Amino acid sequence: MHDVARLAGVSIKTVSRVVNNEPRVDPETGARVRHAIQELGFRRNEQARSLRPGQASALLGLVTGDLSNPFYSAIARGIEEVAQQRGYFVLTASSEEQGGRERRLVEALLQHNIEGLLIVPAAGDHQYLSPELLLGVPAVAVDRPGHAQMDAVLLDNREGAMRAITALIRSGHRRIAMIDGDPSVYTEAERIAGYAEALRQHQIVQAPDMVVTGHHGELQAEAAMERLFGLNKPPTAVFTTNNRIALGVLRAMKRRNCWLALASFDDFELADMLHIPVVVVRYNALDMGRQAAELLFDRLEAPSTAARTRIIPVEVVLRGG
Amino acid sequence: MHDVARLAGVSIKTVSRVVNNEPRVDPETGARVRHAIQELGFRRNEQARSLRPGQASALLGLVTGDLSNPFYSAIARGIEEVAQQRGYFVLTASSEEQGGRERRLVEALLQHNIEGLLIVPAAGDHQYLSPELLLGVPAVAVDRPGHAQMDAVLLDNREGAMRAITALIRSGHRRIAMIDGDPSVYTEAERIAGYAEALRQHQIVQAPDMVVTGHHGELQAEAAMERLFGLNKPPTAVFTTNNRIALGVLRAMKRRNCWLALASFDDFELADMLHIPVVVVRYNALDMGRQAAELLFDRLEAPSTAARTRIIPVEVVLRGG
DNA sequence: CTGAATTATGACAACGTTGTCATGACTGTA
DNA sequence: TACAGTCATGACAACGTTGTCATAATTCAG
Repeated sequence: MHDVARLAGVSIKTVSRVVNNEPRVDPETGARVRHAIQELGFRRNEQARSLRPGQASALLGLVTGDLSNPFYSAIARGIEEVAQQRGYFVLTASSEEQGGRERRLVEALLQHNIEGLLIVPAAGDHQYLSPELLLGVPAVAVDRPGHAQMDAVLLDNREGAMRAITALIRSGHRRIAMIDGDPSVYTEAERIAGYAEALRQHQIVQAPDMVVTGHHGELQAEAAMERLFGLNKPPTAVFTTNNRIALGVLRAMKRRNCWLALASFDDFELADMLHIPVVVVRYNALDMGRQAAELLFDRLEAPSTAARTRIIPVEVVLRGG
Repeated sequence: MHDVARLAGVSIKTVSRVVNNEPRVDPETGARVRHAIQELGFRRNEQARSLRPGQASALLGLVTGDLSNPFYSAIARGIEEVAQQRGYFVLTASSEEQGGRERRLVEALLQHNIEGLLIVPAAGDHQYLSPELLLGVPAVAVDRPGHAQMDAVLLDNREGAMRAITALIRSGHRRIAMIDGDPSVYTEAERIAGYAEALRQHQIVQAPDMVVTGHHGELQAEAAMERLFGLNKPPTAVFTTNNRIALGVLRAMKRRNCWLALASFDDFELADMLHIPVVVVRYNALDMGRQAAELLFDRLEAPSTAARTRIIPVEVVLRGG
């Protein structure tokens, strides 16, 4: 800026005025300055700009579990889309679902002067996300609630699971097994509750061996399915609480060439290519990101309104068959 | 920092020394300062810090086509992983494959003082990525070459396509069709060339109607496959240049219940659940991101060495069947 | 005990911006 | 002609850091 000022023969303040399109600038001076800017390839330093008090940094922070997971990356994309529209950039970071790492990342993001934080909270305590500790930086929880005073965008997990199970029951299934992931994760717990609730509503007493819990990966899910096959009275249908588990289950079915009906939270590609009935709970993750970003921008404009929670609707669809 | 200094009864410079673990600080003073930092919840402002000359901003910029595409998000994750290890954050932005938008994003990223740029160049001219216009900010092209003096990380597209086609030929196929995407995209062009080269090497004269070109989405690919089915002498196998097209093709096969052998660049989930032979060209996109980030950090350390290109190997695997 | 080296600390400028205020040159009105 | 009002511009401080240099207190060698 200094160089531009010298080349145009004006003060840096005048250059600043031109850059910011402030009124009170002589057209001829303005042209001279713009020419100098072109000449030198000058670009305003946003970092220095946002150092001044009251100047926005135009940065948001995003912490997800793992950006390479398509669910998270869809959310990230939705957020980025809204942010970009408003001239904001997003600083992305992956917590790898570890509370400690998550917290360190949030700290570091705050040091970079982010105006707002979007976070998919890992399992664990999130009191540190209180307004005081965030130094007034507003935060929005995505997919899982953060803590009470925080805005949040959540899926209708329980309802989705209930509707999926109900669909299986309507097709005549009574022995419906469930293989779930880590029940300490909010979404898993909700989906598990939805499964139980649906059975209760239809007066189906679930045998305890129909539920295999705490299976994180695809391989573990495959093993769990094997166990179900080994039962005296195996199930006629399986509910999986997420698509990783569904894939493991499908693999087990393929190996035995023994196909049961499947219901799964999360859609997955090629589900419609299968020749068994596949009931799928699907939702718009991209939109989830968008809504989260919109909540955040709302809050930037009106910092002290009450915390809001938005529920993203889910849809139950029959694929395959 | 000012407040911390006052509370601890020292100058801001001493606080700065404590924060940066500089030697020359009395242990007792240090303790007092650290206590004050705790008390006030002080966090150093990275933005102000990197304003000083010679101080790194610890920011990288990343421009991809669309973060919600699993290929790009895997790359992003790989980059982020390496960046995080070194205490860097990544500013992510999606160009939506539009040259104009891409350029504006790069400009904006530069204004945010990024130390380095990673970019998946959209189709079009990339002379603007020259070192001069980037003001000395080093850049690495990922997946597609940027311009001559730029570091790049690329897939072995041609070789992968050739090996996939060769596998089909070895299983006895002679009438091998190809459905490709946008040939103006570097990767597509390379894969198309690989297809042609493999046929030539085996002295197979390709009938012109065996190639259907310029099909972007899944739906268009489905239509293209329909066309192939309608030929007098339809193919016995199909090569698709990316997995979106492969999905469209599978859908067309399912509709007609007429299954041909398939070879596809890009792996896809559930490929092994299909009952037809599926030859897949796969690679490690995560690692591609990692390598790109490593090239970038190398260059940050040694700015003026010659541009390097790394080729990520691909693997041809038989899935399904 | 003296002079030099070492140690702990602070004052100040600078990084690249922008807000505040001051200044001087015009313009318009009576 | 005089006076207020408008307009174009610049000087300067401040944002939160850190590098440079200065300074005073302490330690050490001879």
